[in-house]
Formats: sequence, C-alpha cells, structure tokens
Amino acid sequence: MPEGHTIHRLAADHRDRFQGRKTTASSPQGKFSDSAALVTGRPLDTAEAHGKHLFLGFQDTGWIHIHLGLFGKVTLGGAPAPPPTDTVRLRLTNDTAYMDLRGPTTCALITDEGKQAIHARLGPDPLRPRGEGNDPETAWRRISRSRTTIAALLLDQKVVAGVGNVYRAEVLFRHGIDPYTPGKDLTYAQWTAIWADLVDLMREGVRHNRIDTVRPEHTPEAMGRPPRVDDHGGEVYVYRRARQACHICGGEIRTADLAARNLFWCPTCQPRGNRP
DNA sequence: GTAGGATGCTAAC
DNA sequence: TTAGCCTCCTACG
Repeated sequence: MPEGHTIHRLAADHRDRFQGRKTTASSPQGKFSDSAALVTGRPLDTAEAHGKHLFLGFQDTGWIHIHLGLFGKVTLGGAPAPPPTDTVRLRLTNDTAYMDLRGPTTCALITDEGKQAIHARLGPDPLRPRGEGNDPETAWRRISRSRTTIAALLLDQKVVAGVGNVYRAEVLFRHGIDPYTPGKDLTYAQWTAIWADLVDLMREGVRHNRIDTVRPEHTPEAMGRPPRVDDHGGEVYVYRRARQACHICGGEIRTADLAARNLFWCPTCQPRGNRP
C-alpha cells in the first residue's frame, strides 16, 4: 500500500526489470487499451518517482503516469505472466518479467509538458535528490506562515510530497510533537529534524518495502515485553493503535478525524505544551 | 454472503 | 465539507 517509499521502490524495480528492453503493454480491463497499443514495442527509458506519482518513460512515446490512490496495487513477477484477471488496468511484459497494475486512481499517457506540470504542483520529496528546490526550506516557507495544523500540512502534497497517513503519525510521535500544532508555531529546528527523520525513515522504507519506525531501544525485546505484530507489516508506535498502550509511556493512544483521515497520537508523549 | 474500511486525491457544492 | 472513484481483505452473520 502506497506512501512515497512504495512508489520510489516501484520506480527502482521497474528500472531493474524493464529499462532498455522492449516492452509489451496491454490493458485486460480495457481502460488503457489505446495507450497500451502506443507503448507496445518500445523500450522503457527510465522510471522515476515524485511523491506518490510514478512515471514510466518510453522512447518517443511519452510517460505513463501512475497514481495508486488508496487501493491501487502493482504486482511484479517473472515470465511467463499468469493469465490476467479482468481488473488488470495495465500489464507490462518482456522476456523475463511482468507487471500488473490494478485499481489506480490514475494511469494515463502524458507528454513531457504534462509531467512538468505535475512536478510543479508537488512539494519537495524527502526521497528525491536534494537541490533545485527539493529541500526542507521550500516546505518551511509554507509551513512557517500557515495556521493549518502540522498534521494536515504533512499530508498536503504541495507542501511535502510522499508522506502518507502512516509516516505522518509516526514522525510526529518520534519528535514528541502535538499533531494539532499550527505550522507557524513549529520551530525551524523542529521542522528540519522532522525532514531529516523522514529522509531516513523513508529510505529505510524503500529498502525493506515496508514502514518501520520503532527505534532499536523501543523494540519489544529491548523493552522486555512480548513480541507484537502490527497487521500492516511494519513496526510502528501509534498508527492504527487506537486505545492500545503507548510503547513508551503506557498511556492510551488516541485517534481522531482530521481532514477526513484517521489521525493517531499519544497525548502524553506528544503534549500540547510541547510547543515553543 | 455482505458490509465496511483502508497507507489517496479531486471535483463540485 | 462531501461524494465519488478504484480494489481487496477482514469481520461479522
């Protein structure tokens, strides 16, 4: 399931399996058939991610722009590909590999200009190379003059690209910051620490293809507690742990609706007073 | 078998 | 602020 780390991992996986090789594209489900026909027979030049957007570049054809949304899923495997099911929006194959895309919000063939327009409306991405505006200062310019809560700002892709509901909850917990703190009340030091942490956490997420945020000293083993299993694959402090005990203080994790998303936090470890 | 959610986002009110 | 989109999985009868 897709936050930025998933998409950057997919870009790398596509480069490994498809780059420089003739690709066959099809749309068993039908909605991408015309564009698939244009791509078929072309080699993949490159694959790139910005936030939660994936771009697959095909020689002389353009870019397949993919956004997984909440449900979208990519399956990668070796040849021969199994018979596609009727929900497969896009299938890519070559001699040795296949990719199936299901349920995306977006799967469209776009031009260089179209791609530029998407980059232009996205904020800096902790997983992209630093420089040319892709840095914490660019985000800070918006955050530091916003009355919106830091929890909402972190999910705003124009402010930071790639952070989703899990990283939002976890990074705020790791820095002891009340999610309802207005952006303008955050200190620059707090923000640069959050950014640096996102860089580390999300790189780790790309490497392991899952979200782990619990520091070594807080693992169940280190705390002398029984092992735990979070049902979304990674080890986390607060995400989807409403009404359970905080791993650090033992208090109850809280949840609330914030801008139509589920927010999780520990009111003890992220106190309201913990503001400048 | 079916309802309801889920790591997302946008257009329209 | 809400409805709508897209799919899969779990919990509950």
